[in-house]
Amino acid sequence: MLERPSVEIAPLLLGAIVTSRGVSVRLTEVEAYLGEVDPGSHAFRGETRRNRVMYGEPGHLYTYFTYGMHVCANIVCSPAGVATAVLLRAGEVVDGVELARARRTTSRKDSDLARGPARLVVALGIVLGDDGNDLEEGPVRLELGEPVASFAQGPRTGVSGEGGSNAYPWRFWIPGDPTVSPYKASVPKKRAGAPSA
DNA sequence: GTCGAGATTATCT
DNA sequence: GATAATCTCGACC
Repeated sequence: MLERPSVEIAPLLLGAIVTSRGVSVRLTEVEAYLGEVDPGSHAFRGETRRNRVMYGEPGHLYTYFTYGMHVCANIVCSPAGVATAVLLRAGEVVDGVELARARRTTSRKDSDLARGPARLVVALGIVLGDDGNDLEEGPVRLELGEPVASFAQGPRTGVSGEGGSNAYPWRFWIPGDPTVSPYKASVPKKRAGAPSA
């Protein structure tokens, strides 16, 4: 099922249900990463300790720590040995809303509970230790529902390598859904100097 | 609503 | 030592 490139899997994950530790989320926004040929992917520069899971079997969870304070979750695609994955960017909490709300004290609206990769992870109670878990047996489970009628597609956001890595329109979302990240597409200057001029 | 800047630490070179 | 697939807070419209 998931043994295909993430660009093909990504739109199929829209509308799927992810359940973890008492909270269920319906995915509304995802992003595809094609390890080897994708400069924006962690796997672009080869296999490392962090992206090791991406090279493993599909249907597993790939979590990573980023920006020193946030955790993001991916679903590993493609057969073992091929490092592609789908980043879970946003979703709608369909079950365990109160629990999710308790975890996300900074959000005061339901639609913000899982809007954003790190937020989604927090709402679901996913931790770094869930890295590599089987999505059929582990604490985090994926349930593919009926495919969405339609989806939108566009450039990714927040990916490093402004010049080329965000040129790939591998971001998918459900049009009109309030839980889709409204984040600015413009890349900030960052504090760790990356002057292109 | 949009725009701008800071925070904070595992991982990588 | 530098980087990073982000979030939150503040200011402005």
